[in-house]
Amino acid sequence: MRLSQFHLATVKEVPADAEIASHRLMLRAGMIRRLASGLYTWSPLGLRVMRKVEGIVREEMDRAGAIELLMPSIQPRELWEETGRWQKFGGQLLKIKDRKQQEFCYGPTHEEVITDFARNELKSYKQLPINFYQIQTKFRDEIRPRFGVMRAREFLMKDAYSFHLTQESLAETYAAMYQAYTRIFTRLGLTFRAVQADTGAIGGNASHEFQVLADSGEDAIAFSDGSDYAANLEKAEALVPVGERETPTETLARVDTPRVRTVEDVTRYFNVAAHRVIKTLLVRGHDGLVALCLRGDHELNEVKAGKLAELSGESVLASEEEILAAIGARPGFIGPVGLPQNIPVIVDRDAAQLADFICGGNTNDVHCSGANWLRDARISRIADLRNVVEGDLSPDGKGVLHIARGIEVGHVFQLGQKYAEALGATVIDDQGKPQLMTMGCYGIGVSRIVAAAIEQRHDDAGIVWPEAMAPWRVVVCVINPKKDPAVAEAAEALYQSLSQRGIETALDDRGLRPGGMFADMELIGIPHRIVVSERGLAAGTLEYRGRQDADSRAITEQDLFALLG
RNA sequence: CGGGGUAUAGCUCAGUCUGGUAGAGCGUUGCGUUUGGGACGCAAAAGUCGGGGGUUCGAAUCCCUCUGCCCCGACCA
Repeated sequence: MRLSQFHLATVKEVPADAEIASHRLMLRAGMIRRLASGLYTWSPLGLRVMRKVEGIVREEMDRAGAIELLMPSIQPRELWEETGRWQKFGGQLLKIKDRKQQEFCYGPTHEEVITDFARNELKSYKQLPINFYQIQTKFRDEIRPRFGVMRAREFLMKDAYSFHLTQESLAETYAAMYQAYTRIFTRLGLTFRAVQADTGAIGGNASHEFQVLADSGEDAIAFSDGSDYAANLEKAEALVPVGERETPTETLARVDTPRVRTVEDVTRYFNVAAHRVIKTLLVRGHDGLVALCLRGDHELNEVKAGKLAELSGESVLASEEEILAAIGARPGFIGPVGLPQNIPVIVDRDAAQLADFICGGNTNDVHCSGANWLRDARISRIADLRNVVEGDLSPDGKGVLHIARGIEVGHVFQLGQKYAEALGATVIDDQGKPQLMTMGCYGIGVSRIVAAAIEQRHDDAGIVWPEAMAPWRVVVCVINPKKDPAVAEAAEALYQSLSQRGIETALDDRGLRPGGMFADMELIGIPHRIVVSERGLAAGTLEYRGRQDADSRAITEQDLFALLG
């Protein structure tokens, strides 16, 4: 590509509210332009990169036996009514009407459409298993779009849906998709981890997220240093602590603690560590309030809490009014000692080990010290309620957990029969009987990968693309071609011979001064740079510099071809 | 949904408190000089100051209202 014939649109300034590196760099490099909140135009440069990602995804999906199709982005309400998700999906579902007032939504995902397709197309078990995929624009009306295309409302996604007669068949395709994803992210040159994920309300047997590791990631993941265990923080189990509960040595006392509300306040007031404090959260259960007790230095894991039998699927904190009405004290002064009998007290595994702890006194401005389980406070049940922390033992018994941040770029999921059941998707089995199909679904955030890669790979000068994602692998920069026609000719000849070898090459023939040209090429992250100048021509060599090299070096044309393979 | 901020030239922003003919940098256009790390000079084009209403002799500036956008929060007591 001759850059004089392309549309490169780098800019020096970027809005103050572009917070993370990938967002800033994508704007500066001119890869994207914002149209409205969460909506972006992909410029020719940005699109080249996204197409690279798409290409690798497509190749690996095809290799893994999936078949590409394309479904509409707009979907009819009736189909979503069949699965109950027209209501359940919530505010993320963008609903629209046509001129006849018929209702539609812009597809945030395609389970309904593909299952409808499958129930019409698939009649016999002999057609199974089958795995359909598409690369399609989706729209989710995010509460708060941010970080550019990282969390945009409209985004490009590869989604695949597999259909099976048996769970075993599903497990096979699931494993194949897991392998395909591993190949995809490896080929893309990203540092990633496949982590166990919570299967959520849908149930199902297995789910893994593929997380690109980056400090700016919105997800927390836990991984072991002694095995390949890795899980989303929501999912990672906090093991039962070793050893017995300590023996009480103190007597229970009520202490006046005016305005001491938070755990931090309590540690300061009593001069104790946070892990000697019990914090008590009141949540709404099936049947009135439920108390959840945790150590002061631990955080509630809402997914784990939501699964408690006493709760109805999700953990919703009681309001201050509810708490006042039930306990007679404000939040901040709630504790397990002397709670009304009708409130179940569910205690975290670690919290249950404590002795002589401090907790709220269930009276405003009062805390209890020297409190002990059983002697002073009921335990209805002990459960894993907390998020794991750095240094916890790995749930598989090997090694210690570390916490890292990640960007979710892929998700594989064994769906089961939920959608097949709702939409009546059956095939005739070898006994001639209709059987519900079992499904899997597998997503990859194509546009998000572009941002995630930049997040992981950039420096002060700009983007550092992995070779597989770069808009061009090499750029030929021409210095002062007008002064000496031989320079222009040499650059043109090199550009031609690189292109003929199938190496994607950009020729920077825009006529910029060297400084501006170099800065642009570094900003847009081209992995290899060749400078053709009067100087080099005289010496009979080319000047090569890799994107992350400190200096350039002389190289012959033959060595260059060898280097670029 | 709650709180806060913001809206001025193509872009990034000053100017608003204290009302008096609209500003800068970058970019763009023309001419000239330059040409190995974002050059310089001269000239030029470019803004219904987010929309509507009000106060005033006079509003980017004060008041009301609507809208867009951004940030924080939506439970960890």
